[in-house]
Amino acid sequence: MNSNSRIKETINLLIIDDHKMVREGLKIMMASLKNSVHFNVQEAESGKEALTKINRFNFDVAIVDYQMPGMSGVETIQRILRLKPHLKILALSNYDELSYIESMMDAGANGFVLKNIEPGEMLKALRTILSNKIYYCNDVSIKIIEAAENKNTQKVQLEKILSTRETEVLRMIAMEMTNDEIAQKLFLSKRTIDTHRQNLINKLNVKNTAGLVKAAYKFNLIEQ
Amino acid sequence: MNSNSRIKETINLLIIDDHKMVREGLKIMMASLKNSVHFNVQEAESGKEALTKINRFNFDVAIVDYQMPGMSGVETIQRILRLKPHLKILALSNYDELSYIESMMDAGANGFVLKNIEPGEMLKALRTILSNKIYYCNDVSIKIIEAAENKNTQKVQLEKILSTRETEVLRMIAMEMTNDEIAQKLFLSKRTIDTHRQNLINKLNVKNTAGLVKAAYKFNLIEQ
DNA sequence: AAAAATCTACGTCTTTATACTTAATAAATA
DNA sequence: TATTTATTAAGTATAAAGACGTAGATTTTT
Repeated sequence: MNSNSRIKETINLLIIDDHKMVREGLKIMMASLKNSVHFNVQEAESGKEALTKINRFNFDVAIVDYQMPGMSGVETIQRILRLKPHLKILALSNYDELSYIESMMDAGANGFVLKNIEPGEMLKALRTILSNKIYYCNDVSIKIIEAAENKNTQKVQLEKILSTRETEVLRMIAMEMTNDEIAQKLFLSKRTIDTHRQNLINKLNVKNTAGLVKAAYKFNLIEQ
Repeated sequence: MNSNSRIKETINLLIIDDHKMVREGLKIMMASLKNSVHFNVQEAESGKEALTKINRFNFDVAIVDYQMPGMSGVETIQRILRLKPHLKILALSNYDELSYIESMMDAGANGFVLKNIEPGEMLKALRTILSNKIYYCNDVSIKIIEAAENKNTQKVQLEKILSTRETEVLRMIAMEMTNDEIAQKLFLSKRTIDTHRQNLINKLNVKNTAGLVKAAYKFNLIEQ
């Protein structure tokens, strides 16, 4: 049914947004694409109404707004997917807030676009998620990449916590070296490395080697 | 000088591409944006010519093609930045190959766009990188996100290597627990955990606890 | 110049981890 | 059914790590 409708380029779509203006805008957008695809559009102004319609009709995609009174976008997605696990979901939002993106995608959305989206991109987004891929509009994907990169930029703080030598020793511990091996490599006494290791455990507030290695990851002393 | 020209919305641009057609296309694109920005455009058909022009004139941005005979796009970027470390660089390519993206960005590019870019997005890209941010066109950023997600999908292999119990113990080791603590939590003998730990070291081909924790990361048993 | 931090190192003791072997029982697989 | 794998457990050692404290020499900061 789903695949048939896609071959005929018919998309059964449910728009879920509490603002009538947004729903109307989206319907006009879909109508403007009628040369490429035929849309069967229905709308719901709340998560509750959406669930009723989803029980009654067969949709290919649901466009779900993030901000809704009552049942939130996140909860709406979760409950939709409990009813129809294979229904594709495109999250819609005014803002490219990372927390919005993460919560909607974690809830099970297949894509996330902003409301300033153009018709051509909307079509691309819908086709992408219908072919089992993820779609983000550009501002959103740049936000995600930035966030991923920032995660790896907290190593600056490392230098405030650990001394150069301690950092060096920590890196070698994470390379599976024993204190003896580290001492030999650095031409130092094994007891010196003992001390460094102890200080590392205290400074980083961990319990043992496992904690040290996790800290080494956090501070990006280990690649990958 | 750079900032002045930006306030006046004048962008001094160098286009580096071996194909005359591409250079002409870009110049037409810049001309079409003359209502928004005034461009001073120069062009170079090789990395060598680019370096000469960069030595002679002051540019704000260089658009650098990936595929060029002789000096490659990557090498061109590296040598440009050795001369002018603060010059912004927009990488240009026909394909959104991850290896292309990575090599150009590693070389020092501030953004990466495909040749099918529209004038409006080109302006956005240039303004973004001129304000010290990174810009990727959408296909490119989706590629990057996909690659990052695939990195975290190799955990399937874990189940082929380790048993359920071993996986459980490994996770607890990575949580900084000792064998004694693990044993108590699982209502098992400490000697059983000793054995599991030894088997983990052998199966995962690591040397000690540090290696086990790294393996736990590789298999995504640890969040972050 | 004085104070603080870093790097070095040792003593002593306890706890944990690592190495290698054996082995019973249950469960899964061939 | 026979064989392999998983899970459990112990014996016996040695190696390594972890927890205290102390302390001189050097470097950095105030």
